[in-house]
Amino acid sequence: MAMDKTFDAAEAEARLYDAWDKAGSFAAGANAQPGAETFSIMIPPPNVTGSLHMGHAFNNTLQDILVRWHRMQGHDTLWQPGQDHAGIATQMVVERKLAQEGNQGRREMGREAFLEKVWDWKQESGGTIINQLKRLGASCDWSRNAFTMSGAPQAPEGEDGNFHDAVIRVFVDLYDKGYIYRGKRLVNWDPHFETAISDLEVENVETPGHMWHFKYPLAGGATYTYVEKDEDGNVLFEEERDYISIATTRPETMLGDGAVAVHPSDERYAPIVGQLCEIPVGPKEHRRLIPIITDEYPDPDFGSGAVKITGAHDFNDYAVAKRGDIPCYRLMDTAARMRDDGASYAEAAETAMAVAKGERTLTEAEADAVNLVPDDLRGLDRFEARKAVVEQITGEGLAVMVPPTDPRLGTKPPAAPEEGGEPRDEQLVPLVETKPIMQPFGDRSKVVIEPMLTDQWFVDTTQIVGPALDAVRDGTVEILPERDKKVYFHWLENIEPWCISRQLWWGHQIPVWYAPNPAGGSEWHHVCAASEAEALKKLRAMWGDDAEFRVTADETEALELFRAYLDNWTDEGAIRQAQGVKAIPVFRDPDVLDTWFSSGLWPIGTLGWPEETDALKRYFPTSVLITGFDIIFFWVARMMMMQYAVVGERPFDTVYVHALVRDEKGKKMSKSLGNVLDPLDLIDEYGADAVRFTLAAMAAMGRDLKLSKDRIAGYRNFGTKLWNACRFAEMNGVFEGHQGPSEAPKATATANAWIIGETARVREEVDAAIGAFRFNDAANTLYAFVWGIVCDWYVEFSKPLLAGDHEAVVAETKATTAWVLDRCLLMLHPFMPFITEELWGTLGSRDKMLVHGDWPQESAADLVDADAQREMTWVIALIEGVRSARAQMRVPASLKVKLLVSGLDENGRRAWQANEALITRLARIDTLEETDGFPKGTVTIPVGAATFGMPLDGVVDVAAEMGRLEKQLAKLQKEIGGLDKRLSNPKFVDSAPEDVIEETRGNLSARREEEHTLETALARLREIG
RNA sequence: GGGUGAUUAGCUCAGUGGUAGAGCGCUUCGUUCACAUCGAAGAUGUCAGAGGUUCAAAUCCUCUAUCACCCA
Repeated sequence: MAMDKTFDAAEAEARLYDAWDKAGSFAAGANAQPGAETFSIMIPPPNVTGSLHMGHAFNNTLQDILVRWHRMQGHDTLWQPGQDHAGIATQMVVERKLAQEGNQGRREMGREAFLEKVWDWKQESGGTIINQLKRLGASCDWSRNAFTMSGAPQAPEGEDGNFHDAVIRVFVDLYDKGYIYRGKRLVNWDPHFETAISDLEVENVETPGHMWHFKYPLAGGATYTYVEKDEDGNVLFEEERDYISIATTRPETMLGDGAVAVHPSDERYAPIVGQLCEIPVGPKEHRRLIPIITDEYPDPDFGSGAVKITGAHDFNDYAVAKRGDIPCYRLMDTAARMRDDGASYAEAAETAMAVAKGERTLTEAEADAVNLVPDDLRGLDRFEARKAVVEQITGEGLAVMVPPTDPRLGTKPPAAPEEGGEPRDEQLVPLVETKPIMQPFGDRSKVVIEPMLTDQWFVDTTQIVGPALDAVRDGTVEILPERDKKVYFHWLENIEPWCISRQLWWGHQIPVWYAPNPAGGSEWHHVCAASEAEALKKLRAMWGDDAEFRVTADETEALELFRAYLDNWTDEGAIRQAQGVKAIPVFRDPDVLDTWFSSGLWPIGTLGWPEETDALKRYFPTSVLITGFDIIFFWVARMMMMQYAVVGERPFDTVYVHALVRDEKGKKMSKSLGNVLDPLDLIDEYGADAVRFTLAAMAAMGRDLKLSKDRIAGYRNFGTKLWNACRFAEMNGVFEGHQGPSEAPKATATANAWIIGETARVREEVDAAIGAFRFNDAANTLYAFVWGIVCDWYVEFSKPLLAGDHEAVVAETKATTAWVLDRCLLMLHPFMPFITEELWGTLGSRDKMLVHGDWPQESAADLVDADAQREMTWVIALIEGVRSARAQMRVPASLKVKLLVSGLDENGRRAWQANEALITRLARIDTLEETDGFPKGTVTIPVGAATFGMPLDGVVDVAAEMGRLEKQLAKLQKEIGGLDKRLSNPKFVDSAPEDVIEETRGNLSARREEEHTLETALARLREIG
């Protein structure tokens, strides 16, 4: 049956994928030769609720190329797929869905019911991304599909697995080793989701904002002389002040100020350092005083040079507060509303005053209990509170005032009276600068992140970062491209503690239980254990064997229980077991772990750790990790730290970091810009092979790729080209009885010998390129070979050979064509799996599918025939020369011309004789005749030593021909000039390597020969002209 | 402010010291039986600018300009 003219991707892709899948072609170790080396890749787990975007398509195409390449080489190959549970994103999706469906909210339905809903959603939507990856052709071992929440306590049937156990075990292990601790620290707080998030989940965006300037009056009406000097010490400005001027973008946080800081070198404020000043907001009668301190942090050249220190709501201030032992007063609740809890403002302010005066100190917990929000602002949203604070301060006259013409106001000053404007009102206005400020936004919630002092769990990364750094430094782990090493080092060398607790429900609940401390104290005592039973065992060890515990749902319930029994307790400096049998309240930490904590265990967790599985032994450490640059910190660095901390081994040998897929204008694809190209739409339109090939061809290391549909269409056409070359072969019976793969045929025809050598050379290039992760080089080499060499030349050469009467030549040409096309299919398969598999199955009868085809091994050294190569180069030059001359002289394409030649040397003569049929066919030549001199009106074509001529019997336009030749000559002479200059430079001859000099000499003499031919031809034309 | 990178044909980009390249687009011609998702031929460059190193620089170094990204 005749083949169609094009490949029907829409019809074939699902069918082919299904065939691979059914045959178990992607299973770990499929097609492995006995004793083969292993090759393993862990997929960067996509979010379970996610769908395939262009970045995934790119990332997974590259992985699939490597995996298919290794599998075809007979290596023991594993591509491990899976998804992560994406705590915050998934919880967000499910909450939104519940709201849309008019269900109860998360809090109303409670934790357990909510988690059930999340699992429902996971089971409903979790397969989406898998099916999308399959459409891309990803050859993952789906039977091993992993999930970072598998085996969790609430997991429904079919979601069993080791991951939960692994995560919990690692937490306990790291805790026991002292790498995990609980602490009250300033963290990024997302007020929408009401959880801590990582600094990596914060996007800093420049946003229009304001900078307010306020006066903090000195305590007790003190004054000082404020002096400003220029660089040379000349006094510019001097006045008596009873305040210090502070600039802030966040006036609402003034309520929690613990100090005002100036740089130690700042002479302007030296007289008042150590004094107290007043926060200019809050009820007058309880206005708080705070000290003026020195710290390196304030920049004397920025603003007034004085900075207010609000340790509980700013990261820089927090550092200053820690250094200067300044109390941190939290002002907001978990939704970033101004606090409405605790004692009255009057009481709180009094406490704070005592601290400022050094009369008392506060523990962290005590400081946290102090609510310094004035009663009238309590419960307000932080942005409303800001407005109110500004109004109050300005109303009281404590804003810094400037004339309305002050350029810092950013408004166009009104025209001066002398310029015809209204008479100037001399009234001053508050100094409020309008300027862009960097604001942190949650990357999921898109709300402004609030730095917040809260109790969280941290990994003490400084303790585990060492091996992760060493491994890359000493080359144990390779990161490509090179410069991403710098990014990696920079981040790890300045590593911050990793906040791993999240105030979410969807995730691995932290395996820590709290109970009263038998030794007394106001804080809960905690134990870390892999299970509740073990936790209770540990508690029992402290409380005694007869202790009875009651596990409560949460801290509130535990407190109630505790209080109810307090009366029965005796406190003799320590809390003691109550008289009679009373249960001791125990509750589990409600928080869950950062998703990246579990993703950090991906390499070992997916292989069954903590079990010593066969897969773990075979495939760990993994071979390659392919990932985007945007998660070097999130994931790569953490996997490195965690694998070393947990199993003391590198997670992978090589990390290949790829760049971003952008739209064709170079813009980052984003939903809000509407420039997103959906890979599935593209696959529908052009086929998966075209999309994959495009991505591979554009994957120059470390460069962003700008994707345009034209490019994809181009590679779709490439597939069609390949298809039709095969169709041609099929029509000519090339594949009749063909079984391939086979040894390279023994070729007698030069064209056959030549293409066999070219194929071997390309195979080496492709292998070298893929081996070095130069996917674009591999793709482009194949493109140029298949289209530019096989289709453009070899297929054309083969036509006269196949049509000839010489049976042996016909048979040899068929065998060669089949062999070459087989190799095209084999080498293209990792890039274009579908069309190549379809062709493979259509042509010849095969004993196995192409997915398990034997990757070619031929070497150029064995198969390149230098004589054949030289001869075919000569033939191609002749054909191109004739075609070019014909086109420029406007010889009709259909006209067969007579060709003359002079100066044909032995090689040329042999080349002509051996290839006459194909030359005359491709150049449309009637006959060749040797001659000593060309007649008038002959167009000249130099090829090697020979000069060919096309007699056009006077039709030739002498001027046009002269123009054509002169242009060629000019180009040639430019080259000759350059070569000659180099060779006549004695320094070049002395210092350049021998082979370079040889090559240059060879080039020069060849050019000179050609120059001579052209000059002769021109001279002849001049005679006519 | 700190860091990283980019600047090569109309567009998108390869090109790690030795004759400047590809794809797309453009121009002209062509439906001869693999392919019009095609074929043939052609035009197009101060390799951002200025210095330097070298026999030799798009390539290495320095500075400048512009742009992008990451981190504050």
